[in-house]
Amino acid sequence: MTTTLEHHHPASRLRTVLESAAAEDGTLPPLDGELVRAMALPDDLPETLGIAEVADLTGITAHTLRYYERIGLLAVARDAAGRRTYDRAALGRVMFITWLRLSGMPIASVTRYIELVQAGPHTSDERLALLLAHRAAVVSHLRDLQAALAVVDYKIAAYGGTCGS
Amino acid sequence: MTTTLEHHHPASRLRTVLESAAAEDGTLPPLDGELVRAMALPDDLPETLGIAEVADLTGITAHTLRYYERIGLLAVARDAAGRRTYDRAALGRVMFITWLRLSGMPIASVTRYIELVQAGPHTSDERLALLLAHRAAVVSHLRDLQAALAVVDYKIAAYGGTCGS
DNA sequence: GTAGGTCTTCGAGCGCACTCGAAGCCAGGG
DNA sequence: CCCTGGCTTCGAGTGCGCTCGAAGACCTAC
Repeated sequence: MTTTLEHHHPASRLRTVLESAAAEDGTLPPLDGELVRAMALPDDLPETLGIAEVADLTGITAHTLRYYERIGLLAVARDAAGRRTYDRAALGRVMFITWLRLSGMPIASVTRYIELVQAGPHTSDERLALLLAHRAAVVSHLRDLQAALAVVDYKIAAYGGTCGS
Repeated sequence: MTTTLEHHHPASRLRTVLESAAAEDGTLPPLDGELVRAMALPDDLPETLGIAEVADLTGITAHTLRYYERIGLLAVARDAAGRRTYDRAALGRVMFITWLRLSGMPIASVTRYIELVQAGPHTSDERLALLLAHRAAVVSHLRDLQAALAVVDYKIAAYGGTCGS
């Protein structure tokens, strides 16, 4: 019990590729690596981007991007004037973080993961374990949602009949 | 997932939903144990239950049940001593609320729905609209989750290779 | 009669994830 | 030269959904 649908908006940008590949009924075809790579990045990006551009691309507000950086979730380079400059790798990190957040991973866990990446390749076991554990949580959540959706559908179908609750 | 809605009362439907959902994948973290209890109602229920029994059956804590009542989400009868007594209908309401919450509906919307039910049958149009809107939100959330899962899976599969983020 | 457990109310506190606002710096245009 | 507009920092505020604790009522067992 703790699912909020309210911040969908970050997903919207990232999801455009998926939507173009989605079937009419809203079901999503199973994603393979190619599709994931396809939604990764447009090719005509400048070398570095400002915070507003990243915000625009990812759907994460500039405020939130700064917040992420403040809590140590994200390191970003600066230009001579002290402004944040996101290169391609940084943008990729933002997008990956967004996916993790979107899949319901708590910020603390995302931070942990990022720390492990920073720490070097010898942490790959723990990283993988973290991802696998999270995967199980996501699958479980998916299952809950599908069940709940079935209940809602049942209720919808029951309209016209009596509906005590 | 959606099909053949029998004209039985919700509890039996919930059980079948659980079974079909549980058959899909083996893993279930602790939160899902509570979910299971929420769905699998024993048939030999007493006429009325105390708050602890409802908490036990639904996985909602007594504290939260009282909270729900405080905010007007749930009306519950009392016995002579002032204790809450949940009859079968009340239990059904608790379970339905649980499903709505689980599907990510904000408490405010659940409250609105319950108010509409209370208001009488002439509100069924608005109720249905609310449910349909919520259904769309759930489907959208499901799609996000599936996409995010694919990204995570992609990352998992990429382990052993280089993983920049 | 008293100890223990379960219930009651009420209000306050917490954790998470933002979200906002104020005050100031800095580059470019008119 | 100054104005505008976007960036910076920092701290504080917001909203949601619980979650907890204190103080007291009441039933049951011993």
